Amino acid sequence: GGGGGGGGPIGSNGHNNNNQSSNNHHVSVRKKRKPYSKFQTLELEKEFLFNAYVSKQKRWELARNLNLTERQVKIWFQNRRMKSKKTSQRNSDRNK
Amino acid sequence: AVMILRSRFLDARRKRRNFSKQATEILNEYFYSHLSNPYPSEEAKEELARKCSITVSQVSNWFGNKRIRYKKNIGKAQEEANLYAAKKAAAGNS
DNA sequence: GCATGATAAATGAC
DNA sequence: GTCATTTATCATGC
Repeated sequence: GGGGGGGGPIGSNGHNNNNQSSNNHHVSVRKKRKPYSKFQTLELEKEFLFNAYVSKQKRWELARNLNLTERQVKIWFQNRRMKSKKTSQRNSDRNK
Repeated sequence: AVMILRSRFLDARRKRRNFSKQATEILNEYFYSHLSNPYPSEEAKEELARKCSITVSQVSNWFGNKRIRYKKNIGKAQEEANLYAAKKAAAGNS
């Protein structure tokens, strides 16, 4: 089962009472997604061919060699598995 | 070998085609009718997909794009698109 | 030239 | 771990 969203869900018509501007504790310094380079993506794809699931050791090596954090590598494999599943479902639906 | 080449070209399934005007109308009606909670359930998505002759994933994509792009336009012409709400009100009245 | 649908990073619920 | 999602970016349509 899946869960909710990541940032600010749309609740009642665009009125968000965030204490964000007046509260400087540790407001979510969320993201700014940046696309990975061709080299990074290619190396990750190469590893995904061997294993859809990467060990901690491998994850550390990839992170180091590709200048990514271990968290980024972990997330990449998660997203990649979801993509793989979606693709296989498409091929499955293609028989009519 | 062929599969690899094909998969790279099939990744250009970003070749999108606009939805029919009728489909967009149905999606917009649902969206503006549920502005307080524009998150259709899996069941609702399947029904919308069936009515619009698109896939469930396409419905999810549409709502994802719609939500964030609506949020970015609050105060602009997006308010004008609330004519869907007025349209609905007019439909339930006579 | 933006509008729009699909995808790629990143988060959070469970 | 999965998975719906947010957000930025991509690629196309017109």
